[in-house]
Formats: sequence, structure tokens, C-alpha cells
Amino acid sequence: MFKREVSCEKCSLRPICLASAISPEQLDEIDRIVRRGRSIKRGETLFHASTPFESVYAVRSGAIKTYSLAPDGEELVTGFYLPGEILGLEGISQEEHTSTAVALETSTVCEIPFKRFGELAVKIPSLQQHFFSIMSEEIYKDRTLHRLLSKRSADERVIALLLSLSARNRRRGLSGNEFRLPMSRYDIGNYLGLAVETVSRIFTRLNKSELLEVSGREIKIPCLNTLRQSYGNDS
Amino acid sequence: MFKREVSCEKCSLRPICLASAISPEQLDEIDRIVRRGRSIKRGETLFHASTPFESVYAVRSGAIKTYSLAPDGEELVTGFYLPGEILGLEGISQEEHTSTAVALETSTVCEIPFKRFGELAVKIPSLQQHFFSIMSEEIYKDRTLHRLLSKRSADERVIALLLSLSARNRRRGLSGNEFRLPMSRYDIGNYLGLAVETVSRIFTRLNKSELLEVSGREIKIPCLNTLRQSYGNDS
DNA sequence: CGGCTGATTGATTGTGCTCAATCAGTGTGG
DNA sequence: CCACACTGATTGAGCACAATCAATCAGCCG
Repeated sequence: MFKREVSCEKCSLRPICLASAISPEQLDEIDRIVRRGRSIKRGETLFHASTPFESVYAVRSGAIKTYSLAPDGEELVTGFYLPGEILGLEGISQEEHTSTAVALETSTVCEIPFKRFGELAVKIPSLQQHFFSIMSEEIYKDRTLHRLLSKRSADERVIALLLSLSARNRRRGLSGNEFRLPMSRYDIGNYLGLAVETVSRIFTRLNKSELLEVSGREIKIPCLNTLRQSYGNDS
Repeated sequence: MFKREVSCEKCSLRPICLASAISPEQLDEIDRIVRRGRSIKRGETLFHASTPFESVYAVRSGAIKTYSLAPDGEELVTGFYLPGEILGLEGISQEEHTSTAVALETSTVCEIPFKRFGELAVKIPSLQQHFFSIMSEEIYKDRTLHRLLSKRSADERVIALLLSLSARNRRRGLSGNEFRLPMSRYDIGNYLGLAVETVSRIFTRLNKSELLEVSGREIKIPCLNTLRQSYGNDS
């Protein structure tokens, strides 16, 4: 029961993934090093913290979360990764994975062996440049999260996450107004520095307002602009 | 009154800066593209947010802070950069600087024009690899900050910053037990998501305890291990 | 001296956490 | 098939940590 493996060239996610901005003749050089079609069931682990860093991964379908554990075992959800997004970048400098990645739902990923990728990137300057850009983007997003955690109220944090997920859905050609959250309330709270109860209360409050329709993990945003405007004012 | 310009080859910071792990014959290739010895006085700007991204910078002496402004003008201090550290990385993906960098004290920096750097990195694989590593390190540090802001108390945040500054001083061969804070209470609070008053109170409390001797910006840590242990318990 | 900025200290308030109970949904086993 | 257990989500009550508001203080410079 193997999943049909789709080359980068034919992959619908190419425009937003690693292989964007690469000329056709160089595409199959990438295609040769990428290991495709690995499938992970909900709850299964893609890589573990403290194991040797060998590869970064691109999400092909599904959703992945990464988390790290403090010495005392306290969990911190460090990111959610959707199709077309790259994870594992923070392991490069430490030469081992510094977070653990688990599937939030049944997912498939493409593995990019990092040593071979580096060898290819020196041959394809635009690929190197694009990878610099992907890493820079991750840093940039971290700055946004920094602001969210430092300056924004609990309501604003939740709304910002919803808007982010919405935008990322739209980027992949899906609805930005209606989607299903791949992660639990616990994960949301942990990621945003909030207690689960707080997240839950915010969802019920938003549901009572006109801003959002929430039912479990199903989200419906009647008007994106209204929601955007509510961010920064009171809920 | 020009400052003596020191090549990467002869720079005392080389082991911890961009040019570490580069072979001697390749060193002067880097030396040729780096623009050295730019001096910035306290309060002056190195680069502005929303200006075209051209270069990243290495701190040669002094200290730099970066900050970004929300649409409403609210400031967020996003980082402190000490000698040997690279700043400006988060601008690569946006093709413009997304933060503003100002000198906290009189500083000198080395400018690394990024286009030329990329051209060099494809010729020197170990340089490419090292730059991947530097960017990854930045992401990794952002994860640490994420945990700090999400999970740690005000006291722990301040202690963590002090320990970080201490470690970075030691890395450059300076004292990790006695140093001067280059940034104001305001900057510390802003960076750590705390009010100035809270930071001030924590310093006075730490001063009364045996953990720290604080006098204005002068810091003395009698015992690093004791301070490390206090992190995670009560203050 | 007076004015300014940065730091400190005090008093009060409020947001979001903790503790606790309940509920809904799902799967398990007798 | 239903009782039970288990997990995830929700709701409530009370509290605590850090923010806010406000005043004072120290150092510096014109």
C-alpha cells in the first residue's frame, strides 16, 4: 500500500515549497535527493530531540507539530507545520534535533538529506539563496511570535493564530474562511503561552460574538476583515 | 581619526564570528568583500526597518540592539548583539530590513554585502555550511526565548538574560562574573515582555539576596552556579 | 539652579492561572 | 448493549503575579 510518490516537478505545492524558483533542468537534481512519500500516522514521531540531525523535512500533506522538553519535562510546542512548509531547521547548528516532531493527523512528508542538499546548493546558487530566504523567514516569524507573546493579550494571540492558519490555508488554494484546526486546545495554549482554560474561554467568547463560529475544531470566519480589525481592539 | 581596520584573518573575534572554520587561503576572499571599521555612536542607527536589505553586519566592538515597530508605533526590542555576533538576518526573506538597529554604546561593525557573500558561499562550501549554522543558531535561540516568554516567571526571565550575557562575555574571553549592562532597564523589560518597574524591582530584590550585586548597570555575580540553580526555583 | 532622562519604590488593579467540577465524545470490556 | 473509563473541552470560583498609575529619586547637562 504505497502512496503515489509525486516528484517536486509535478508537486502542486512546488510554488510554495523548497523547489520554487528553481529552473526545470535543475529540478530533477533536487528530485534525486529528496526522499518522498513517508507517511506518519496521527501521534507518530517524525524525529526526536537529541537524535543526530541528518535531514530537514517538507510537509506534503497533513500537519506536524514540533515541541521541546525542558530538563524537568515541561513541554513547549514550538511550531505547527502545514503542507509546503519546512521543519527541522533549528537542528542544523546543534548537529542534533533540538525538538521532536509529531503528526497531528495522518501526514506525508518529504525528507531532504541535509548534507546532500548543501552539496546541491553550492551548485545551484538560486537554491542556496532560496534556502537562506526560508531560514530568514523562520527568524522573521519568530519575531512576530515574540511580539505576540510580549505585547498581546490572550484574545489577540488566539486571533493571530487563527489569522495565520487562515492565510496559510489560502496560500495553498484552500478556504481561508472555513477550516479544521489540526491541533488541540492544549497545543494552542502551550504554543501561545496560555492555559488551556483560557483558550477554551476565548473560543466560547468569540463564538458568542459575531466574529467566529467555533464548534470543536471546526472554525468558520464569517468576515476576515472584521476579524483582522478586532485584533488590536478589544475582542 | 580612523580606527585601525583589522582583517578577519587577524581579528581576535574570528573564532566566534563569520570567518571561523574557514581555511587561511579562503580567508582573504572574505576579507575582500567585508567592509570594515564603520563606527556608530551611542544612539545612532546602523540600518532602518523598511529600507532595502543589502547586507548583514557583524559586531566588532560595542553593543547593538534591534527593534521593530508595530503599525501603532509600539516598540519591540528583538535582540541584543555583542562583538562576534551577526545581525540583520531576518531581512533576507523580505528583501528589506524588518527591524531597526541602533548602537547601545559606541560600536564598530563589519558590513557583509549579502549578494557578494552569497556568491562567495557557493564557492566555499564550508562557508555556506557555517552560515546555515549561524542562521539555525538564531532560530534555536528564538525557541529558547519562546520558552522564556511562555513559561518562565519575571524573575527567571531576568536571570536568564543575565546568564546569557555572562556566557557570551566569557565566550569572548571576558569575565562572566562582572560586567556592565549595555542596555537600559527599559530595553530589558521590553525584550523580556515585562514592565520597566518589574525589572527594576527584580534587580533590587536580587541585590538584597546573595545572588547578585547590582549597581545601576554594573553587574557582579558572586557565584554563577548558585545563580544558575536559582533559575527554576524561587528567586 | 532647573530641566531632563532613567531608575526606583509604593499602592492598586486586573488579566490570566490554578484548582476543581462537569460535560461530551470515544473506545473498551463484561 | 450498556456501564465504565479515559481523554479533551468547557465552565466556575478564587487568587497571584505582574501591569498600571503615581510619586520620588539620582545623575547629568545646559
